[in-house]
Amino acid sequence: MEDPERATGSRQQHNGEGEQPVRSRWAPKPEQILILETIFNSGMVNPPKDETIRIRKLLEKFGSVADANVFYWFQNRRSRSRRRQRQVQAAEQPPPPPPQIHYDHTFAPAALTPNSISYSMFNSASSSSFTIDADNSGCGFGLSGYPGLPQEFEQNPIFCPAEAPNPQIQSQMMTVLINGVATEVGRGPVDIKSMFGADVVMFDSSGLAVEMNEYGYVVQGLEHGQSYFLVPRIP
Amino acid sequence: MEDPERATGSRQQHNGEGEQPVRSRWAPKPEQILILETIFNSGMVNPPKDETIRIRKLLEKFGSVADANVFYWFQNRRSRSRRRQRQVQAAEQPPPPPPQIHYDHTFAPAALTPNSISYSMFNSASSSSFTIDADNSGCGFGLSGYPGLPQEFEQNPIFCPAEAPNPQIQSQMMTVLINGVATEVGRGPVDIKSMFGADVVMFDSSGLAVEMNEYGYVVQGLEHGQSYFLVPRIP
DNA sequence: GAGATATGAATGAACG
DNA sequence: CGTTCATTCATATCTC
Repeated sequence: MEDPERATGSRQQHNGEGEQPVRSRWAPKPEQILILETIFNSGMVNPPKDETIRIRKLLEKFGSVADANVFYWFQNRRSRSRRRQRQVQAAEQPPPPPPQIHYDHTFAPAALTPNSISYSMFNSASSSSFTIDADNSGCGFGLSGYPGLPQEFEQNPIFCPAEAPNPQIQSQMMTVLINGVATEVGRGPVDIKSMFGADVVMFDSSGLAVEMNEYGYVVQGLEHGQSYFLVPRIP
Repeated sequence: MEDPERATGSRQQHNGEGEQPVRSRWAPKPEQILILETIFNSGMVNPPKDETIRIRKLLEKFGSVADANVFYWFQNRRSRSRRRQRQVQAAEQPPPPPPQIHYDHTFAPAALTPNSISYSMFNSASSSSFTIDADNSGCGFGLSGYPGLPQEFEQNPIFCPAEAPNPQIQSQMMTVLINGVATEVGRGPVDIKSMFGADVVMFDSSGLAVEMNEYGYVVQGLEHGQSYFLVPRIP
């Protein structure tokens, strides 16, 4: 239950008041790290922005992630890789140890080791793009793939999150955004009162108050996928 | 244009061995940040050189700082603010792609802290720069200083900007719906915190949290005629 | 549960 | 101005 859809992290908060905005930060899934490492090791250490977007879309198959997260990841990866290299380089002069491969702690699947990969096509904005409604078809990632990327990530249906994971629940429940938070509610009349108390008013995204009867039920039900807002009733 | 005369800090110093524990770069104090943010939010996003010097002198009351630091601060602030805006806009502009359901099961925006975010990416250019255009002299802000700046900072006539403020925040007003209530707000950065307190989160009608910086300013301003929703922050 | 570490996020200082 | 780098802050994870 964590997923900064906006890559927000707060640094210093010199808050005058006692507030604590602490927000969880993005925690990349193992599959996502695998993908990122693979791309990085394939030679694309500094993807241009259009490429960043594509990468983000790829990663999103495994959990939501923002462009900013991808950007930060590559920036940090580059920076720390450079730094480590510098440190290793400076820490020794006399003994030229064998060209250490320097596996990265996090992920070093043998299958990933980028040998004999001609990376060249990348830095040249090859994006044929995805503009049109990101991969409409079941699961084809809009992109042709990166060298070294396991085949599984390309099209294996396993990694294609089904749009309707639970058909059974599907028919009775729906998802709406309430104050920006995805919320499962049943179809039909919704008992706002018992969910949120009596002292709230609900608006739809147009700013119109949602009608409730005296029992706190939304009369006509809500609409799947829509945004609603609950605000305290002004007495 | 103006090149800072070397503040403290060098780009590339591979400190091989003898790490020097000296602080290499300027670390603005909270009070200094407050001043800078206030000036920036007041519309002076690109102070000319002489104004930069005055700002520096103001800041020096709270710690040593060079003109270059001020210059860099505004340059970065401007750059990142614009980039942020671009990013937000790009994410909201293509609104009507096919009614693809696309409900993210991993959805939990957590309308939490709207602290400032920023990252380098996405160019685009153009964007009418806030270039100076002298016109209203006498402190068009109505005060002898920048709006929102605490009294203690307002002792100099410094805060009589010699240049016109950001056209965006010109004394024009616009109307938005807040929780269904028509509300007049100024164009440009809106100080939500002082209007409604610090413990609220604002959403636009799409359910996205409106970004505010740590001072409670809506970064990119609101849009005339749109509906917004203020809800209590969930601690 | 205090230190050590890894790493996401932010930002000052440049570079091109 | 957009982009990049180096540094720093902040938090999650691990260890003893």
